[in-house]
Amino acid sequence: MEDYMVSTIEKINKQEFQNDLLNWFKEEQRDLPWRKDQDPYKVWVSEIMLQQTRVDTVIPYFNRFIEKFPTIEALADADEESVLKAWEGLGYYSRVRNLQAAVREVKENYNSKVPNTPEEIKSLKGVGPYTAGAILSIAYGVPEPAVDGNVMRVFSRILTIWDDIAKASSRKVFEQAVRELISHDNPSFFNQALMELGALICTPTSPACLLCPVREHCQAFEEGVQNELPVKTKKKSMKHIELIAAVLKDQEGKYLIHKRPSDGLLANLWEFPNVEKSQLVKPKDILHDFLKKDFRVDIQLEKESLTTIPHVFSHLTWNIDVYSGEILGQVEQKEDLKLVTKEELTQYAFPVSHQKMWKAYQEMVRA
DNA sequence: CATCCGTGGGT
DNA sequence: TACCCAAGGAT
Repeated sequence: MEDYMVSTIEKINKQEFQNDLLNWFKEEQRDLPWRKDQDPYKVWVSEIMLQQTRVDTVIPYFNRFIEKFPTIEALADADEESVLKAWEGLGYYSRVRNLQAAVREVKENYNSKVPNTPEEIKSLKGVGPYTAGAILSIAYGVPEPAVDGNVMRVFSRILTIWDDIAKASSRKVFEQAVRELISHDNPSFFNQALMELGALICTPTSPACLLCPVREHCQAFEEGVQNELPVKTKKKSMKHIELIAAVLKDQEGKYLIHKRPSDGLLANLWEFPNVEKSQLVKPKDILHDFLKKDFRVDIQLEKESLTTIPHVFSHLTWNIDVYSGEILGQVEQKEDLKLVTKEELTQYAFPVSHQKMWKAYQEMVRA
């Protein structure tokens, strides 16, 4: 632990801090679907969904997911296709592929019981230090830290910790602080309360210090520096990619879709055929050659693109010029290349960018 | 350790 | 508008 922190953490009256935090949480905690019981599987699913994702976004996904896959066994036995479909639109799709792989391991090697030791649970795919601590504390009452962005923000203020929370190495500083202050009577509520406080009171901008249950323990408030914390360095700017895509229909009215590779961006999701734009070659010629060379498909495109779809990811942006066209002759379908009806399209998981494309295409057709 | 990996909402 | 952000993990 950093030397300067030793002095700040000693200022905390541990018992009073725990009482103030826990009493506030018992009164003010939100009524969330994953708080109805402590089923380790449901806690697990909720924690994976909540990674980098807002509570309001997760709620409907969680309810649908648990209804469709209510148990470890149900998720382990499901087709990956249907699991990805249930995650469609939630983002960070490797989360759900790792979740299903981990659930299958729990079914095979742990008799379908989520393990309850740090070593075992951290060995599961997609379960890192935060999620391990969250499941252990919330589902099993084990006093392990669950340090997420909320906890780092809250503790950086309470203890005036000036480490850069954008650096991976900072997490252990906060874990150590949590280990010293966590309630051993109720680790579950302690960890959840820290996150709830970060979400409702100790917010990134304009924290509601006058409503804060632990204001009297907060050294940043005492010094008037709560708006200077946490320290977080900025990330670098994004990359821009220009794409050309085509919604292609065959003589039977079926649409051509392609399954993306099993790694990288939007892995294993379906898409309309698309290729990166070039400065040298005309868009329609690129598309025509791409469909022929990669998929052995002959096409006839409409003259002009229907629209351009802008789509912003966390680390890059796409601008997709969308064309429509017809397929000439036959298509050799494969695992990753299919012709499907408009109705069948709804069974496949698409990234939001391609959902936008499809919507724009349909509006053009209707007009 | 830095980068990759989605999306929608807030300011 | 252009950022910033949200219950992170894998590589």
